[in-house]
Formats: sequence, C-alpha cells, structure tokens
Amino acid sequence: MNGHNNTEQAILEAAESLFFEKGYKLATTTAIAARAGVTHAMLHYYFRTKEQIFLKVLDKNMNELFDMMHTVMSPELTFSEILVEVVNLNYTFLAGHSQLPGLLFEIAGTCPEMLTRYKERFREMLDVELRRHRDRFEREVKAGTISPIDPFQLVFMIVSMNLSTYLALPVMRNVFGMDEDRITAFIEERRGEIMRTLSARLFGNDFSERQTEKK
Amino acid sequence: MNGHNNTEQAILEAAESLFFEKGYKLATTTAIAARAGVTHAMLHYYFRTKEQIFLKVLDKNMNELFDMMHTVMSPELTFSEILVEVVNLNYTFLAGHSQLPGLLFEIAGTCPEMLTRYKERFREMLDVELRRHRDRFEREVKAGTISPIDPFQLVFMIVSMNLSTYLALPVMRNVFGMDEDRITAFIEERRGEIMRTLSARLFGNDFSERQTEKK
DNA sequence: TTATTGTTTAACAGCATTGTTAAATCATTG
DNA sequence: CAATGATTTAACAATGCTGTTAAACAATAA
Repeated sequence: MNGHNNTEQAILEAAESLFFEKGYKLATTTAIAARAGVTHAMLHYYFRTKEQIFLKVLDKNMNELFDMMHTVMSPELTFSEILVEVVNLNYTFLAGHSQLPGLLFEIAGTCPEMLTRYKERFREMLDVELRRHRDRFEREVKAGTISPIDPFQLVFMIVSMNLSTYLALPVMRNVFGMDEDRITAFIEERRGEIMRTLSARLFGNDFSERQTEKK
Repeated sequence: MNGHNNTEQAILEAAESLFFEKGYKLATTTAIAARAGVTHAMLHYYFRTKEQIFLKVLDKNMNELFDMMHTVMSPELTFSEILVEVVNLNYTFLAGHSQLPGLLFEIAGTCPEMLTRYKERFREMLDVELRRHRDRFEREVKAGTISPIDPFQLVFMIVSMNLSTYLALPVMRNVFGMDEDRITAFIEERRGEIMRTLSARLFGNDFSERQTEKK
C-alpha cells in the first residue's frame, strides 16, 4: 500500500543489478524474477513490461547523476575548486555507479528513445549551467592564469578520463588478469594521473606543486 | 575451392557489419543471413556455429589491431616520434574501426574466454615491446626532457583518450543530436586537444609550439 | 462467515532464436 | 551423358524469451 512493497522492491533491486551486469537487452525478465525470488509473472503484474522496469531503474540512476552534476556545477565554487571537485566527485560517483556508463552507452547506441526524456536536462546542463561559468573561465584565460581551452573540450576531457578508468575495469580484470587489489591501486594511481594531466594542461605544472606554491 | 567463395565472403561481411552494429549477443544468425542474402542454414553449413563466424571476424580485426600496435612500437622511432605516431596512427586506425572498441568491451565483460587467445600477444606487447622503450624513456625523464610519468599510465592515457572520442560518438549523435558534419569537426578538435594535453603533461607546453621552437 | 480486494501461481500462447537434416539443385569431371 | 561431390533450400526440432490469463490464495472489512 505504501509503495514499499516487498516484492516490488526485490524486483527493482534484482533488475538493477542484472541490467548493470548484462545490459538492457541481455537481462531477461525471467532471470530478474529468479534473482528476486519470485515467478516471472509477478514482474509483469507489478511493472507490466520489461521496459517499464528498466525506465524505473534508469530514472533512479539518472537522478543521482544529475544531482552529482548539479553539485559540481554549483555557482558558489570558483573555477579551480570546480576542477578539483569535478574530478573527485565525479570519480567518487563512478565508484558507486561503475556499471552505469556502460549501460548508458548501450542505450545511446541501440535505443536512444529511452534517453529522450533526459535530453532537455542534459542540454540545460551544458547551455545554462556551463555558460554560467564561461565568463569567469574566459577571464581567467585572458588573464593568463589558465591556458586557453574550449570549455566543451575541457568538460569532455574530464568526463572521458574519469569514465575510461571504470570502463576499462572489465578489460583489466578479464584480459590483463588484474586481481581486486591491483584494480583498487590502479584506480587510485589513475586518479592522480588525471589530476596531474589536467593540471599540466590548464596551469602548465603539477597541481600539487601549485597547491604548495600558493601558501 | 580457393577460399574466396562468394557466399562465404558475403556471410563474413554481413556478420562483421552486424556484429559491429549490434554486438555479439544481439547480432542474430538469421539477421546475418538475411543481410548476406542467403538462407540462415547456409551460415551453419559454412561456419557450423555463430561463435565460429564471430571468431573469424574477431581474428581479422585483432590482427589489424596488433599490426597497428607493432608499427607504433617500432624500435626505429624515437620516443617523441612515437608520441605523435601513437596518437595519429591509433586515431586513424580507430577512424576505420570505430565500432571495434565497443565490441571488445562487450566481449571482455560478458565472455572473456573468447579473448584468451590474444592474452599472450597483449602481454608480449606490454612486457616486451613496451619494455624495449623503457630505458630510453627513463633516460629522458632523468635528463629532464620529459616529466616523470609511469609508462603504463602514459599508454593507458593515450589509448583511453583516443578511444573515448569514438566511444562517445553514439552519445554525441543520439543524445546531443550532432549531425555528421559536427561529428567530423568534433573528432578533429578532439585530436588537437589530445595532442595539446599530452604535450602539456610530458613537455610542459603546447606541442605545436615546441615543434616550431625546435627549428 | 462472506465478500472484496490485492497478490501469487501455474499453465499457456506466440514468437524468435540456434542449429539440424533430408532432399533438391548445381557444377565438375570422367 | 552420368555420376560424384559441393552447395542450397525448406522444413523442422528444441529452447528461451516476453507477456497473458484463469484460477488459487491471503488479508481484510462488512
């Protein structure tokens, strides 16, 4: 009655984990039902279709994604703070949603209609929120405190660097045979390397050096 | 008789394009047969199973991939040349194999056994070929001509930056609604940005500037 | 108790998938 | 031409998938 139905919740959780593991098309309703410990008819009773379940799961994750992005884009942050925030928060978010990017890539490639409902929010993100920082950004470029760079390229660079780390994990595990300890180490080394690279690109030096210089 | 059987070739070509479009699991033998213009029984006659067809297609592409990597790793090239070569050649290769990375990610995640046969070659690539450059690389670091960086991190950075460009295309097209002209422009802008970023990380400045300085 | 409502089960329909097989067709060679 | 082998077809088997439905079950309220 209260929307926290046991079965419904079990189905949603099973669905989420399976969608993350197998992708949208390959996660079967039968398998979801089995993992949730109910007959597969139940999940048609509660959600009607597989697509409905997926949209519920997707929506939850997309809201978390947009929340994270809004935090990062917060107008209170200075540009330099944003840089650190973006990398760290985005990285932390990915640690808890390491399978989301892969799923989104699948959807974007095979059934982009399911992402249509988020197009407007994406656009707003880039057009409105990013533009809000653009002036300050370009002032810094003019003043010579950061190297010239197209803001869109910068955003793309940051996001793609972070994503790459997590997208590569299955390859690291299954092709290069890394164990979980090595994986953890890799993720941290990579975070440092991303910071150093971005810092070199924008400030022409190592960011940690820059931090200490400042005092 | 000569291995250039018409039907066989048609099936292989249809299979390759469909595997690239839909991925391994979602490309059905029936659809492959339809695209090749033969009945689906034909492709069992020629290849026995779907997996066999896939392995044929995969093998062809992996050989091209390793050829490219060997060229890049060629011992005749100096480290600075390699940097330019790696980015450009790797980028060119991706232009002609833009769907291969996605397919490999799927396989690495869902049925890594199919990649086992290439593990040895990957390992040799990293252990032998990369090591061959390591000494020279570390001399340059010691001499201060390039910034200190872990060779593996560098390779990962280069490859992941290039891959990101192509992996993002479906998102750019279907979510951000870029048309093909915009896509082409994006790919070129991105190549420039990758060069500038790597150059800043390694040499502390813009690579094109460095090129002109040198004369 | 009985009626009502919400939940669960089991069986089924319809379809798509991979792979098989027996027979038909085609090409080549003696 | 005839016969041998390679190729192609059409029909079929077996399985798994999504989604439906009628009936069983449980909880609750009259």
